[in-house]
Amino acid sequence: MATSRRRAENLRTVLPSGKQESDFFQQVWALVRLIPRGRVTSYGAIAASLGAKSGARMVGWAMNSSHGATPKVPAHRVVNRMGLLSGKNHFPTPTTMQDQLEKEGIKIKDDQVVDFEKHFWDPTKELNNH
DNA sequence: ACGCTGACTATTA
DNA sequence: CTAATAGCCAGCG
Repeated sequence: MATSRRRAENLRTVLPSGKQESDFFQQVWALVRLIPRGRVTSYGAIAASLGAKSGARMVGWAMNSSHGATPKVPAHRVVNRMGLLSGKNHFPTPTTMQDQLEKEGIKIKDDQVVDFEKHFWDPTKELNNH
């Protein structure tokens, strides 16, 4: 399809050389799965780690596609840059995301991650210096 | 084929 | 300080 090919072309451009995986989503999923339990990250951080500094929105779209992905993607550990559970509305129930995070030891206050910076997991940093 | 929307972020007023 | 706007890419009507 033209749309699929177009997507692949664009993604190939933003992706680092050597790895022209057209599956931007798959990369996002892989990174999200690397998020340790009790940690959270932001869309921008993931996008930046993949080389797409402006692909924050695409990361969100990837999460949308992560539904049914194998293995399961802990999308509940992905929040916006302010630690706000912007994607809670897209879960089976608006409380699923919060419940999952609280279950991992993360406190949620007013749909916001308490001590977000403290629980923040930087993919680039972890993957670059781990 | 064109335009709008969206799980974002950064900048400017 | 807070509020609004622009930039970004892909999916859908």
